[in-house]
Amino acid sequence: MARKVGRRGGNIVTIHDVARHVGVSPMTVSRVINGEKNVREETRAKVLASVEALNYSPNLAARSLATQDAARVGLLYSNPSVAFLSEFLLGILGESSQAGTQLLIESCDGPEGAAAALEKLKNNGCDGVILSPPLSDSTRVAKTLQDMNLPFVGVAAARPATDICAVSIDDHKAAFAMTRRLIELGHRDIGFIKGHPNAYASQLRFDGFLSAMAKAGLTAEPHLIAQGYFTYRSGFDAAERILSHKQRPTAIFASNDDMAAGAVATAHRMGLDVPDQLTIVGFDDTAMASSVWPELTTVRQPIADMAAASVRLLLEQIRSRRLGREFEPVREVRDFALIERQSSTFTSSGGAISDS
Amino acid sequence: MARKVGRRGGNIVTIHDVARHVGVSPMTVSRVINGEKNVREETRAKVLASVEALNYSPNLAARSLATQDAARVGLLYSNPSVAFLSEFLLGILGESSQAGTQLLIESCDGPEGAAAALEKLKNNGCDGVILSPPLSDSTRVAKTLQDMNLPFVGVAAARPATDICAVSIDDHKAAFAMTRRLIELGHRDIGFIKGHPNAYASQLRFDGFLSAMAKAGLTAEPHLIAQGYFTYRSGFDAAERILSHKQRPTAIFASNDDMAAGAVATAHRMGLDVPDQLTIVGFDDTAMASSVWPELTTVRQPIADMAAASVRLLLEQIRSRRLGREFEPVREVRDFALIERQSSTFTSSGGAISDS
DNA sequence: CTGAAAGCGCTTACAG
DNA sequence: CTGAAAGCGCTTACAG
Repeated sequence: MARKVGRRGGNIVTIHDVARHVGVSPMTVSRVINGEKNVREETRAKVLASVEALNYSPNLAARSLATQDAARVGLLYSNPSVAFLSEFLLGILGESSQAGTQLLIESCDGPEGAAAALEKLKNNGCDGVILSPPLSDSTRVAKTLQDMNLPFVGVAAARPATDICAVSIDDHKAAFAMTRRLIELGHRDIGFIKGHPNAYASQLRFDGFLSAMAKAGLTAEPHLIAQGYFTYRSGFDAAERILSHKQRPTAIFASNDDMAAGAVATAHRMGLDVPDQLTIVGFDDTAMASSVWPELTTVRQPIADMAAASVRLLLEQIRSRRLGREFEPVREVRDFALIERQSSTFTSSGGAISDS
Repeated sequence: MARKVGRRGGNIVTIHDVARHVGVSPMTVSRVINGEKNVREETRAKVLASVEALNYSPNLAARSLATQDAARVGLLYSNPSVAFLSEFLLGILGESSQAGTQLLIESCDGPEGAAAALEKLKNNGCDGVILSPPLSDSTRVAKTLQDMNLPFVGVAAARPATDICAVSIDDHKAAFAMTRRLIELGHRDIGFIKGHPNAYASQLRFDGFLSAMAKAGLTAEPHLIAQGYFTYRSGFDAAERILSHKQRPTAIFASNDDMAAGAVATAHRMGLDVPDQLTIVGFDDTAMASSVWPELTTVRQPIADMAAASVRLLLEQIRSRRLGREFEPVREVRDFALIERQSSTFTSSGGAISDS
């Protein structure tokens, strides 16, 4: 095998080794690797075969040094919801390691503390920033970044701002779909636990619920709707209020998994079986959803996917800027998924059983 | 400001800019940046001032290209316990972005599927691998890596293998400390929920519990000990068995947080208040511990810290190998912490109240 | 204590 | 369709 011993003694296959092996210039190998057109098909095949044979993989450091697009991407997160974070990081890592992008992470305490963290990222040479929720939804943070003249992309931003890049799901549509599913399962009296009022997604989810109910000709009873704050405890309390009324619902839709888990605890405490006597569903599909028993039926956001997309978007944005081009803000909307687990079932209670 | 416009039009401050600004050679700047000795104190100060003034930060791509130690580090994980994973990734990222290390991630289904994933990592040019649990505890995976001649470091490996690098806490000592704390709180009848039998940590935690009980002159009653499998449900069931006996314990120590949360659910279902009538503590301090209500008293592993340490260890190992040097396997043991939250309190039940 | 030269592995820009 | 030259920003190895 054509191998070279680096100054320090490591063994690395370089583009020159491949070139020599095939009998072409390094330039041609480079072209093949980067999928450029102007290469004869035959040559391309030979190069590809050599790459395979020598187990060559390009040195990303050298490439980014040469292309000058060694983008440094900053990640800013706050309220480390670990469940979200790990998927988020996985997505970011997968994409950026492939692109040879350097990553810098910073955390802050909500939108208020963001400015200092962003300053730090910029001083460390970041070319752009990726924002996790709830930062991605903050107009204040967006403003700060615009003032700093730093490109950025928000992940899972619920609030639709037209002038910034974001990757999200349609929270309204997702809540609508989950509610419709409950109705399909025969539920008519459905309780709802709202999310924290300061999150825009809370509103969208509630609206989605309301729309689906209305569309099915059902009324969302005020006493079956309770305010929550995205915490387990708030779900626990909210469920207690909802279930304390004489006319109990057959299902409760909580705006996130932690609250749904809290609601399950309340049900158990009241001696209600989930899902036989009460269906409970959540939103987000965090670790909580599948650690609790029964496991939660919920809505899943493809977070890793969204995070990966955000890296691509940001990189494009940085590249455009370097080339002095305009960059049109893009808003990508990804598909959510309904995950049916053990906390939901057909209603078996009296009253109107579904036949729709 | 001395700025240079790259071929592509980006603005970057280089080592040459700093050199020119100070009036020395780039070489001297390089020396200062890398903290080398042979630089006059005065020169050093001037360079540092310039670095600050020009907001210079070295181009990691160029550096790793020049030093030839552009290590590619592979991360292998399985059973994505998201709670663990996010902290783990955060630690890895923080350390490796600072070192300019390239990261590749791969996942697999337990030790059985590891070989294929490792092969893939190696083919992608990884110089070494970091293993998350339970992979870090698998002799099989260790064997595979040794056969592949790839350096690696295991994170949170419970099994003490002398010939491999690992960063862990002392599970035995941690369980001992938690048990002692319960005894300090006046508990005498303490139940224990064991972890999955196939995890070595389960055994260490149980042993730690037993040691502490014995040392305090207390007996670990067989009917107060139940087998669990690290799942919420298994904790739920185990607690039910433990609490079904006439002589109830005043505290239950579960070998992880998910099981502790399950035990809390059982207690609630049986109408027992936590912690007033029953103290329940966990282990790991995952997201579950602080999402559940009451929040769980538990043992915390400094996972991000351990992960960062594993990157450093691996990098050292890779470097030694490149220099043709021997590398002594290192086993780092980090400190755990007892996190006291709302699920534990002094015992108020009859019987022996502590005065120790 | 400091510097001039060469090289890391790749790509851009220019020729042919 | 292919290649020779120069350069990306930094460091190593050698001189002084």
